[in-house]
Amino acid sequence: MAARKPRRKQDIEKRREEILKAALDVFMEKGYGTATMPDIAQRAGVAAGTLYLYYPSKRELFVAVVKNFIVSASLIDLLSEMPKDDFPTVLKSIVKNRFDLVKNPDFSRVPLIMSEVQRDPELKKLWLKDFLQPIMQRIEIPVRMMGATKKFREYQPEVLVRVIGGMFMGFTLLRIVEGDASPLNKLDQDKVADDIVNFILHGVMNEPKGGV
Amino acid sequence: MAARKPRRKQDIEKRREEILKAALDVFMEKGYGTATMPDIAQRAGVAAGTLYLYYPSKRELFVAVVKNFIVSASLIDLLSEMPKDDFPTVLKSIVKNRFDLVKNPDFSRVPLIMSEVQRDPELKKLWLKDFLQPIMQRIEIPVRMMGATKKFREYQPEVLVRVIGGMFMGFTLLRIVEGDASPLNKLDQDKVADDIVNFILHGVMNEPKGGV
Amino acid sequence: MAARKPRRKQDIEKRREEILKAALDVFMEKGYGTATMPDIAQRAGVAAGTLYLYYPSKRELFVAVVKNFIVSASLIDLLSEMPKDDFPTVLKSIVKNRFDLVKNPDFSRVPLIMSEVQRDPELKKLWLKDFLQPIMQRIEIPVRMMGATKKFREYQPEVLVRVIGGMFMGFTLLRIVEGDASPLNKLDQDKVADDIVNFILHGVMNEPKGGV
Amino acid sequence: MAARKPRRKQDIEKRREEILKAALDVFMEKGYGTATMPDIAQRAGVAAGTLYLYYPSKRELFVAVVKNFIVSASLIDLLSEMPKDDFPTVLKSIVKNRFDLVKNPDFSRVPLIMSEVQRDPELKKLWLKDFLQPIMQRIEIPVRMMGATKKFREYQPEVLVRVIGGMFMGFTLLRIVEGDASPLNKLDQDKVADDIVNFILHGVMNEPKGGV
DNA sequence: AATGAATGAGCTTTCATTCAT
DNA sequence: GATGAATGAAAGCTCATTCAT
Repeated sequence: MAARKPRRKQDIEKRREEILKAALDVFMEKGYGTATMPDIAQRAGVAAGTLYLYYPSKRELFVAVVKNFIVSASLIDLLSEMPKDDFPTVLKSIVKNRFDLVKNPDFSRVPLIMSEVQRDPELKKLWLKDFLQPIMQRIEIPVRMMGATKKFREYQPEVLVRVIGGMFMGFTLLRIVEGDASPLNKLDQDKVADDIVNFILHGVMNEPKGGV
Repeated sequence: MAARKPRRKQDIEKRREEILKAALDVFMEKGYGTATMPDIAQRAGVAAGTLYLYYPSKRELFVAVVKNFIVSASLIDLLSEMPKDDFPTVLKSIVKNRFDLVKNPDFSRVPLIMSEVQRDPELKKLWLKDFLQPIMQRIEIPVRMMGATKKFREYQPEVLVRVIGGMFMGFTLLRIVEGDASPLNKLDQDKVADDIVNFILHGVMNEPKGGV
Repeated sequence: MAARKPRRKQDIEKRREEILKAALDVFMEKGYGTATMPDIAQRAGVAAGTLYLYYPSKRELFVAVVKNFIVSASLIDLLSEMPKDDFPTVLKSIVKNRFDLVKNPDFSRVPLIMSEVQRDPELKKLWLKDFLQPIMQRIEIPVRMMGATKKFREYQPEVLVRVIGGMFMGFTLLRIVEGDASPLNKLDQDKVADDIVNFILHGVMNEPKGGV
Repeated sequence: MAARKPRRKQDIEKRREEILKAALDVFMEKGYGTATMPDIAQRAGVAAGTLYLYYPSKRELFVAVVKNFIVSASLIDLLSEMPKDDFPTVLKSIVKNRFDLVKNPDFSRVPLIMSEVQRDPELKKLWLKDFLQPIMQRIEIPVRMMGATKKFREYQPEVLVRVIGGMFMGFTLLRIVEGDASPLNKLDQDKVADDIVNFILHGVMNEPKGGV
């Protein structure tokens, strides 16, 4: 009812972030069209009118949310410190230690936000350029390095990047959608990771001793 | 004040379908919350009020759209005639001949509709049970058969199903999102398919033991 | 669903009455603005469109209902056979035998319909002229006859008519509104009638022995 | 898009009342079903949306109107200061000085609002309990006192209360309905009051000299 | 800067009315 | 004559946005 928290300059940025976070939550939860500014205001703990001091419209707020999501989503970091070890070791490390993407609050939001993004040409372009392509590029580095070695089969890098990237994406999507109903929940997660790693390394075929 | 298109009894079912189709289009295009009944009516070529002769509310119309999508999506058919050939041959056939999912108007809608579905508990359950699980089960059949043969590596079937299924899903999702910007468009599609098939069969590693 | 009851000329009048009766019911139950043509059609057992074969609009149907109510309401009959007995006897007879107005389905509807009537100048005039005034006039006859006799006190007939008429009206209204909650329900109805008659005849004062 | 009349905190209650008053007027004038929120808004001098800041729905607004009417209707006050004089004097005073109920804007609304109230079980109960019964009880006090005196005839109090109360109610109703057409308008209002008082005191019969 | 009452466009929904069957 | 699908104006209501406080 009364004015809350008069702020120093620094605090204003903080409030901007609170609003952004609240907006992300609400947009994810309800979808762009169903989310309301009062919803968001309440979640952010401010009055509805206050939102307009920070963002000129619902649309702009949404755009800001998506942009912020793109830059802040920690997905890229997941792949950031690709160590210098040999590929199987690195892969195992990634899958075992960081492939808890389902629990990563950012990642699990991707499918919810993505469909809204697809509907806005500007956001769609942004999403592709600043989110998807960076991830692809990050994957492309080791993939290309692999291509230079006899140890690995020869694939067109553009394809391999998308096959492996898509695999992670789709696998995670499935876990999200299946949720508690997923039979994966009952398995030893270490063995799940082993299977994933082995599939990437060797595929489904048992190589006959002594060559194809 | 005026009546325009009264119909014969037989046409009523047809009109119901027209509305359903128009609604699918609009819901996909704008999202549930942003789509409006006048939008849908116009697309269906009827008056707004007419929608309510067929579906009691916007919500119910959406539910009907999703249910209809689930049963009519031809995705399952993509895998229907799993021939009795050996697995690599079958796989190649599927990927080459039917893996045009991106162009399948149903499939390319999945990511758009899915996020809305996730927000409705009833639809979420339905989606899982009547859409996703049937697809998974279809994939599971050959996967389990493979598991019984020495020719294939041993994986936990639940994992393998989701890894391969997710791969297709994620790969397709990427193509949709990348759209015209995808570098895959410039490649020979046959070779793309070959790479996918080979990746599934053999993974990335070149088997060292005495052979190519 | 299919055409019902094709009719001979005579039956058409019957259907007109069915519709009128259904409309009366629904208008009373819901009020003019809240009642709907589909409501009425369903109650009458006909299709909505059929109503318009008999009455050109909802308004006209309502007017017809009110007019029909006015002429058919049996209220006037309650006072019809005013016998030639002396007044107290006649009054007792009326109150005891016919003052079950509460249970008279027409009378108990009066207050519900009256307010709607008040809102339509044409109906208001009609109601006054064809309903209320005839009742008043019927009461006025014995009242004026009384005025000619020494046995009765001298009142201005216009006043007396309205006092007695209003008394019946208001008393009945109260019974309707109080419904089951009325303490009158627990009393001997014969004694209730006696009290009413005595009140009309003698008022509340006990005449001092030996005259005024 | 524009804001017109923001208010100081103190004015908010005032506005609530303005809306309530406008709503009463419109509901009376048109009936619940026919009255519209835009109607009411216009009458109150606010935008339609503003109504919903004060009352969550048309129904709730109507309920508030009725409740407010019940508590604010000054009918009870009409009977409030029952002086200690003897009954005939008191009665004369009431009828002559305060029986201008027709011109009492509250009372003349009773019949219009009552029928709508009858259709809502909750309001019906409220109306009975908080409006009608208090009035009855107020009348019951002198009536019971009368019963204890030899000066008055013995009636069952429940009956007498309703006969007299109903008489006032019905008489007034008639005046409202007859409006300008009432012949009472041409009479000396003092003499009208005299007749009413005398009727209540002595009824229609001329008591024979020398007792009952 | 922050508030939240006010606005009114536009949404979902209803329903009086029409008319091809 | 009867039907009921179709219409579209208009209702109740929501909510993005504004602005006096």
